[in-house]
Amino acid sequence: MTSDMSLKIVASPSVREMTSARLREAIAEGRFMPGERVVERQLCELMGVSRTSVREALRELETEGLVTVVPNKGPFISVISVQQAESIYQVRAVLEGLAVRLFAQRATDGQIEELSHAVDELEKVYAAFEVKAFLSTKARFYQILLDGAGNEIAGQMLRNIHIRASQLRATSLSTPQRAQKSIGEIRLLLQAIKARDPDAAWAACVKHVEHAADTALAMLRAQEKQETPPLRTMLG
Amino acid sequence: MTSDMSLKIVASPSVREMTSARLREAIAEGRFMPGERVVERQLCELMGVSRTSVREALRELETEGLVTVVPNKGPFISVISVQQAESIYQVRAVLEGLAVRLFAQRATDGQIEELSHAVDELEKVYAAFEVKAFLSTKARFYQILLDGAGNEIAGQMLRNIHIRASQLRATSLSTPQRAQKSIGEIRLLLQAIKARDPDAAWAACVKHVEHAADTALAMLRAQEKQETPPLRTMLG
DNA sequence: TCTTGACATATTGTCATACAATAATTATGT
DNA sequence: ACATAATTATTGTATGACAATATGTCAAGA
Repeated sequence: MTSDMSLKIVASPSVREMTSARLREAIAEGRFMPGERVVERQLCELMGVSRTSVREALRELETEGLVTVVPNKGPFISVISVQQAESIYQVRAVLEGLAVRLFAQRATDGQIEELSHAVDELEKVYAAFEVKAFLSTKARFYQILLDGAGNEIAGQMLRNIHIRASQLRATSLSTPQRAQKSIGEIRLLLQAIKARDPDAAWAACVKHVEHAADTALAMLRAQEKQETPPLRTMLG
Repeated sequence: MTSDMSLKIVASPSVREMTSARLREAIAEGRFMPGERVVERQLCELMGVSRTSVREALRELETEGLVTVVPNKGPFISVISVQQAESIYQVRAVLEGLAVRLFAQRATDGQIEELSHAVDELEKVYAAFEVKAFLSTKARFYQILLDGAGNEIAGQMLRNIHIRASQLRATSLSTPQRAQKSIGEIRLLLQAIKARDPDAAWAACVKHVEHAADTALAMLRAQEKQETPPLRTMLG
């Protein structure tokens, strides 16, 4: 059981928080296409909030890099170039490596147990292709990992990185055979953590991310070749 | 010379951009104390802009972690706990390590030359204690480094990390004897870069950050001991 | 047919204003 | 001195306005 017996009163989320949260979700799930234009008024009607709130929410997403605002043209869903995708995976490797290393050192036995369960669940949803269930389970896995790592800053940055990676996966659909290997790698990582071996955990994590990067980048590159017809052909 | 012969028209920065930029500066320079309350209307008058713009700027800073917004109370300058400071330096180590590794691999000879000059200048301003000059020179150094590394995502995150570290240094003033060692370590790093040795550069960088962390954290801990009188004494 | 310019429309960026909800402060009664 | 009520300050959100900029249309001219 996750301990949930705190008495803390949680303030109901503000309109703006809900707005930015839902937009974030929508982008992660690929419900907006990269490069798609976003018109403020339309979002207002769509979500039933004022332009004030929408704009503030968009500012958050802009800072997070999920949205790109072109001066006097407004917000667009950020498109991730191959080079940026490479960068994202590089950053993810070092940050996630740090996180698992810390987790292996600091996490309580209970947290390790929780993580283990999360991996089991992850394996289940990995097979059944359902974007929403997949994302929420993965979020739970990382929640536990980042909590146990106890590095708030890295956690925040990783959450951002994961959303961007989700977006990538959502648009360039991921391959089922990759899923198999992926779970295997995660189990390896889990093993190192259970053995309280930070270095091994780190190595397993970095390898895992690198593999994920390889397949994702390969697909992206193949995709880009097709999608972007050489400029020359358009000029005559 | 930095090539500057592009014909690109740069749009003049918007009101909001200027607002957030100036606030960011002010926080980095320590002109707001951590924990200090920030009242929106006052900022409006202070900067001569509307509340709309101020709030959007504050949203950016909040997402960057420089400002913490308490529901229904409004924005405060974030206070950095010792634990958060540790986290910041851990993250800085891995991200900066990544950056210098990439720089050693990818940077052009010209960029290495530029970086070398930047280090020279850094040495000059290190001696003369002037917050503003120091920060701008350091910013230039990192600008070159991050440009040459060619990882946009890491660059963005590091810029954020550096601002927070600056804030730390600005409040808990840094020691002059540390400055000496610091420059030495940076020269070592530079040497490894010139030798195009990514691993050595990485090692030098990580060591440098760890040393900086050690002194900063030591001061922070000492400071915290004094500043926070045990709660017991206030209750009788 | 292609360019140019004029005009019409849509959208953004910014401001001003309003007001309920909440928090902080002060005054008041016991 | 302490609890309670009244007052004030500030936030969170919505609305309306409008100049500046970008986009789209269309007719005139080369």
